[in-house]
Amino acid sequence: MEGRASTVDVTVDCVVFGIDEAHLKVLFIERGLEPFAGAWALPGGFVRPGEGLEQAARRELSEEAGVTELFLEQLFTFGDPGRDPRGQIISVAHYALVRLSDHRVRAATDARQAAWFPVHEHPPLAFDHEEIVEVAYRRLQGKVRYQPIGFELLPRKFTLSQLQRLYEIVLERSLDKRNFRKKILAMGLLVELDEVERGVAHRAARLYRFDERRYRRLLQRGFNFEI
Amino acid sequence: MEGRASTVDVTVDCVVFGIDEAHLKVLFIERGLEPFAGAWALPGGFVRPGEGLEQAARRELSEEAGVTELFLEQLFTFGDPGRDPRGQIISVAHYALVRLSDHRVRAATDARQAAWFPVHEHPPLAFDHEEIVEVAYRRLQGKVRYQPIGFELLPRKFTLSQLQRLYEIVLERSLDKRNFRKKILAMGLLVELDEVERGVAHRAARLYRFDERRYRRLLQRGFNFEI
DNA sequence: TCGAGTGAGTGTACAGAGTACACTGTGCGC
DNA sequence: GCGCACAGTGTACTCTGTACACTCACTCGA
Repeated sequence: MEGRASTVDVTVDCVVFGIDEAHLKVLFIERGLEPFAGAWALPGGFVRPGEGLEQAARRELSEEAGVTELFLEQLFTFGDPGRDPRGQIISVAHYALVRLSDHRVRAATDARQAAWFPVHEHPPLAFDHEEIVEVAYRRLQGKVRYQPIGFELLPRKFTLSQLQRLYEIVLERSLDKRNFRKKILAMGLLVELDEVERGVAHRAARLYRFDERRYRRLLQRGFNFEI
Repeated sequence: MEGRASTVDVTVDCVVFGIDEAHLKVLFIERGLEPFAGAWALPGGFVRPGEGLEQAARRELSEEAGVTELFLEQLFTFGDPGRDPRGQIISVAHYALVRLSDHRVRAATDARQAAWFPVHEHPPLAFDHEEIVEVAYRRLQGKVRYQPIGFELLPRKFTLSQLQRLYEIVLERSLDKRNFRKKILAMGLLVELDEVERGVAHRAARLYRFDERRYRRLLQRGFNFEI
């Protein structure tokens, strides 16, 4: 009937997304230990006693890649028997979004390397991490369209072109410039700043920031974000 | 660094939804054992050695409530420390949809009672199951609008009014009859049967069934279901 | 300083989808 | 045969999505 079954262990793994001018990238760690020593894998590790799942994910990210204070959400729990050669180990996978510009990823303290790879061009991965990345990417593509999480990937001040490029890269299709601007500005969630971008070899574009406060107020009145 | 931490146990819990003429209902089990003996709780239990998560969820549903062959999907994993007085136990929650008409829920073999309660009027629940039901209900409300999962709650042959009532109950708002029919029929996913409902004291309504095959074909061509 | 290059910024016309709305028809039961 | 209850049906308007091209501002190099 109902007995304790302590043969299952619990890990968290994180799919951390970042974006540069041309690519959506994911953060991987080179494993130092068996199994899969030397292979690339998602940052993650075992949940510790007394620790919550999100807490464990944030700790692992901080320890292994030096990234803190980022958008992070639970993704899915992978528990197929056989997914880990060490035994029955389930992974509560999370996905996270960081501003590549802010977060210089440092090498992990224990000399394991951390590196960014384009989501479609990464080395073979340990465990079922390939599948986890797939699921995370589909979730991101779905969620970015009806929740304003894309801003988590951009610098706090950004141009409309950067924002458009973000959506084009994540959704993998091109968008019409005028329609995109019309729609995003009509939502009233962007604040036009008294500042323009710098260091570009052409007319400098206006900078904007996302109005978080306003978004939360609109949410309560039943507002629906949608790109 | 990376050591085994076998202090965490893993359970699965299921939020099973069913619908009758007027209410969306959830299936609960009266607990026979401590903790929370005598309280109502979601059907669920510990994952067994060698068992996958969905597999464990289906087994528990079959054992505790006699329901089999139903729509079932992973929902979220709850792992706050302290959510279970027995120690660190995470719950991989699932949600499921059944046709109340088909599934007579039998009492569980071990004499614990199983019963349906309206989603908004159930007794106090054990553990954090209140929160799990909340999350499941929000997921259902979101998902029912852009995936044809509502049909899992209806008999295989149904009238358009039944279908409309389903959406009205789940979404908690009324829909316009003509617009609803126009939209749902325009999708071309319903097959009109040569049959009408029986035993009603008024003109009998036409019966339809959902065309699963057709839906899958349309999906591949980029079709988007939406109510 | 002037010309070339690069991306910023802007409006309109059309098509399609969503929405609001009310009456007649049919079958049953009394 | 009459009343009740729900089945079934179409149109007009509004709003949203989409397609589409040129001028302007700024920098850099010759």
